[in-house]
Amino acid sequence: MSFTTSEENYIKSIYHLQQETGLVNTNSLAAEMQTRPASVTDMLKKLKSKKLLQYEKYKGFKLNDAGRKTALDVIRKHRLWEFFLVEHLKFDWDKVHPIAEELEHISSEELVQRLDNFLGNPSFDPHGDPIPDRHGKIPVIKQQSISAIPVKKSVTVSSVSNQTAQMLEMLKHYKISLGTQLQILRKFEFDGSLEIKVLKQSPCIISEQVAKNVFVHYVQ
Amino acid sequence: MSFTTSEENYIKSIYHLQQETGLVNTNSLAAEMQTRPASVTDMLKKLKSKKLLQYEKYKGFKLNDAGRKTALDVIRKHRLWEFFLVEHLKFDWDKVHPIAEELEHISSEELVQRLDNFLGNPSFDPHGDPIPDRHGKIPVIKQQSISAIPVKKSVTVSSVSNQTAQMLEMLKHYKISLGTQLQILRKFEFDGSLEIKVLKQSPCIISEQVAKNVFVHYVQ
DNA sequence: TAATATTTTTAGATTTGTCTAAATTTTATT
DNA sequence: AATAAAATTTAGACAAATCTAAAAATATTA
Repeated sequence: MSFTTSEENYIKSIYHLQQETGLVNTNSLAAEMQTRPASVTDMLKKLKSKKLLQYEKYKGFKLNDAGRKTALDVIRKHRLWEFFLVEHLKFDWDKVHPIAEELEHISSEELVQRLDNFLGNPSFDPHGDPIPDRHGKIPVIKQQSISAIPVKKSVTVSSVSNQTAQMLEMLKHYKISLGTQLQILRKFEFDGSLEIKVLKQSPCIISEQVAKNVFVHYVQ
Repeated sequence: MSFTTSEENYIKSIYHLQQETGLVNTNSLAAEMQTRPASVTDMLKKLKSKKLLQYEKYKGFKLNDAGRKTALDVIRKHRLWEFFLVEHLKFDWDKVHPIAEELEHISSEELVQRLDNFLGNPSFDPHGDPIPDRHGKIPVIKQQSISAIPVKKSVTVSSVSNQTAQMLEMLKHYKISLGTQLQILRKFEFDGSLEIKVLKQSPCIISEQVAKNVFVHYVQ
């Protein structure tokens, strides 16, 4: 079974939304896809007829096993290409997303498998997001939001849950990227902001909002 | 100016056809694109309105400067990706064409430039075809069809002008690929076939039709 | 619970790229 | 030069993916 670029994009968005909410509704998918609710309804019918979706009119929807596998295939390709772009072509990690959005729709299975091997079968992409394997299995790592880490412990940044351009730009400013080591110097109760020390940088303050979206693990 | 995948494919085909015939006609483009003459006419109008084409109804057509530059951009991407697939992902050279057909439509300029640098700015793709540089300049190499080479001279295969799957499969059988060294042992006047000796292989006979499409240069 | 607001779907239109069948133009042939 | 053949274009249709506007269903609230 093969899918159009548009179908794959819908499937991927549904996957991400249902990770958070279980059932997905028309308006939120329309917002995510930057399209109109009527267009979403049209595509839902199509995806249902292709047996990728559990969908009852007016009742919300979610991917079934086949849909989830399809989503994970696309996500796998996206993250492998991001890895390639950053590690081999030396792109900044905050520039690769739109290019990977195109590359993820290239269809050759063999290409993906060879790319995976060429890259050394990485488990995480440059944003710290896990790369599903060819069977759709997702690696897990024990990680916590930086806001949950006690003062003085050294941690390594392992992922960022909000990946808007605005957020990535902000992190770039703070010189925080994947693999960056830092520790928390002080927590301000007033607004939840944190004073942190990024390795080789002067101390700085990040807002609670930023902190909540930066995930870390303890330094091994 | 940006183009759809379909537009780019038409432009590329027109480019290749006009290399041989100067002016291109509707039927031959339809044959090349595996589509109907009526569809070609529709697209010609579109390409003309986008100022990529010299085209008069019923009189044939060819690309103008802008069209040629667009074609060379797509060809450049195609050949760079083929180089990547063969040199880094270790694909057989006769398997990469359909994948490069997809990759050539990825739009990022920066991607192409970084890929070019990553690959070491190659001048020829794995089929021996020249890779245009970012300004559309095409490298040249002194090469001749193997049928024009005298007996006993050692030559290196530098390109193949007929790149159908059938031809590439045939060359694979003969263990002839880009860079292969060989010499002509004997020429049969009867049908123009050649007895050749491929380095490390036993002598074999290739038809005139094959010979005409294999281009070589003298060993340095 | 009845009225109102929100969400979702339907109906019908639009764009892109394709098609078939028919009409037109050009080319070849008698 | 007239006719036949071939090439090309036009006219009108269709599928995919989108849209707007209106209708229908569901949810909220007074």
